[in-house]
Amino acid sequence: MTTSLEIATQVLRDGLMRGQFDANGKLREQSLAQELGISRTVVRLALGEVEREGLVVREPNKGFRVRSFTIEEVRDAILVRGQLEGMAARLCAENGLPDATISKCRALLLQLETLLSGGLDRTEERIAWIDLNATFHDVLIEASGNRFLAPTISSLSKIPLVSSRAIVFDARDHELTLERLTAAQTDHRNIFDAICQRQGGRAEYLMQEHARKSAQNKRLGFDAMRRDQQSPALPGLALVSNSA
Amino acid sequence: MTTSLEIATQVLRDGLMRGQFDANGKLREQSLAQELGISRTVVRLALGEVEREGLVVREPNKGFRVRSFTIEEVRDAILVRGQLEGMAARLCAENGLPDATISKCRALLLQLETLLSGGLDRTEERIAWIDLNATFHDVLIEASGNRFLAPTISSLSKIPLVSSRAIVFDARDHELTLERLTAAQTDHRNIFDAICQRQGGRAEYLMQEHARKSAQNKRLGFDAMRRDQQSPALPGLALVSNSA
DNA sequence: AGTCCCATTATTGCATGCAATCCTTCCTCT
DNA sequence: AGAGGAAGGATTGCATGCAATAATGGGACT
Repeated sequence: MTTSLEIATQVLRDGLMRGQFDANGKLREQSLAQELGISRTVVRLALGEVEREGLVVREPNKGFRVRSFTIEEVRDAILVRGQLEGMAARLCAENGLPDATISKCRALLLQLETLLSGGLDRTEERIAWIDLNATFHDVLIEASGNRFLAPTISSLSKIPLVSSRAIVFDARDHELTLERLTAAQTDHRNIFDAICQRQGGRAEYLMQEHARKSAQNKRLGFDAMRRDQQSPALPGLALVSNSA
Repeated sequence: MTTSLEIATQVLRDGLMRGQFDANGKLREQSLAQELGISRTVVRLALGEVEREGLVVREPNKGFRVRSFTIEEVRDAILVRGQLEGMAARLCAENGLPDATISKCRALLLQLETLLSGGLDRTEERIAWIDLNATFHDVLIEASGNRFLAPTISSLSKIPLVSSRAIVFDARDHELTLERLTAAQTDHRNIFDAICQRQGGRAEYLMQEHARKSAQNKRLGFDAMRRDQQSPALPGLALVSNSA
């Protein structure tokens, strides 16, 4: 993260993920350059980056526009992620996990459980839960042994709400959130169990189901949001912690 | 394809896919700019594009290097593609295909069969077979209804030998090639049958198996190539038709 | 001879400037 | 009044130039 380009790209990405630009709005290179204190050349390079990630679209000779995602698109992307994470889980089961990975998973599951039973009242605890959860997923993807699962899933995760880090904490109904996270935790346990018992099909299916629930939760969160405050499409609902 | 950037990107991409740059070699912006008759600025933008596609890697302050892929990486990518195409086939089965799509698939399968039974002696016939085959795959991906399958698979297909268009015609053993393509055609038939009968799991499994065979064929082709002419890694083996 | 260091060259990173294209606004004509 | 079009301004596309960093080569010292 030392070059201007990398910084500019990250700033743009963050802003887009958080919905700080109006949906479908034009992105003028000049003004972005001024805001960021850099030249148009670098802005242009950075826009190319986020274009490839799908956050903006380029119209030749007309510049870049913010891309917005419908809840259906978010759902589609989450299901694709689930399919790939399911593959990862299946491969873990088929190939078997090394002892170090098994220990690592056990530790992660334990920490997740401890945090959850604590009630997750403080923001730091929620962030910690998100981090641990994402790490659990990443460990399995890594342990699958397939070198293209991680980059492909990571590419999908650049879309708002698709990452396994994008967890909706419903401020109005904390009980409901806890219920969902408890279900997620059960999923984790079962997935890990299936992997340890070398049940590839079961591991794959459970992981897909895990993703389906996530997609469903996001739809419900989205619906609730629309009911309450007439929010538009959604470039980034991003309720909690979206970086990485 | 009207702007310099688009042209430059395509030229770079083609060159990389065909292995016209030495594996792991440095790509100097100046010389590329001269060769293409454009400015370094555009070259830099184009290199950014192909970097995101995974064909080159960037080392900060040190420029870009050609990325080469081992046969194992190619295999991994093909299996990921298979997992995603399997998902597409499953969704087709679950949701059912519209009549127009069914007719389209039938026509494609028939044309593929006709070409194959003709022996595929002429190059044009082989290219036609490749096109029809790719179209069949694309139709199912499109018909799946999931808006993120196509872009994700397309992104993987930018890697040499991973695309469903990258078919190895073994010049030494034409019979073997025909045998493999016949097996592929049987797969197509069975996949389509499974979809029509709404057998999602079967369709998914058959499609994955179809990809596994493809990966296996590429490994065999690669091994044969190494035996014969001591070729290095493989940035682009690309024996026949790799564009798109 | 081998190694370390410094100077020179080559290359990248970034900013600026100019031409081409698009968008806006206002005027004209029906 | 509305539609069409032209002129001006705004914005993008591309090229060039300069500063910063890395690669290279030669010389001195061990």
